[in-house]
Amino acid sequence: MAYWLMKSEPEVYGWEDLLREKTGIWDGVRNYAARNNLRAMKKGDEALFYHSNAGKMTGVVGIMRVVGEAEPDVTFTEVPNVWSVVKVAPVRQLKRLVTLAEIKAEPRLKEMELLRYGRLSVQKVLAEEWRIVVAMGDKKTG
DNA sequence: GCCAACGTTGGC
DNA sequence: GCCAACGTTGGC
Repeated sequence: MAYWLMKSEPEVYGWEDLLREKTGIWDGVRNYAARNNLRAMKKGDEALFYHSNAGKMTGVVGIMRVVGEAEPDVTFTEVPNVWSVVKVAPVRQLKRLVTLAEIKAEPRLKEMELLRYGRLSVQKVLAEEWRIVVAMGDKKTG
């Protein structure tokens, strides 16, 4: 099973929206590197839901699962349609937000794509990085 | 709102 | 194929 991190601006589509919908279509990706990651996702993979562009609230809020593999993005209407979506469902919310500032401050996370290639909206996360971020989010403090 | 770090487009 | 100009993302 692989791990991922997927960004969305909460004002556009946030964790709360995914909770309400139960199953979300991750559409609107318009970057080839991000799209290739979408296409590499398999059912059962897990992804961190990251709120981007959210001021102090920027960071990882929850865990979701890939429940449907890549399909054409119908929000793109040109031919050929080169963009893809996946289906995701919430697994659980972390006990608290893991902010970008904390991730930056954690030496074991300094190789994360989130820090190395900040603008990529769909990223791969190593199992080790996953474990660390989730542990941070499940601790009440620190 | 600014701007760095990209990615994309198009002239040549 | 190169690269300048432009557009976008997203942190601050």
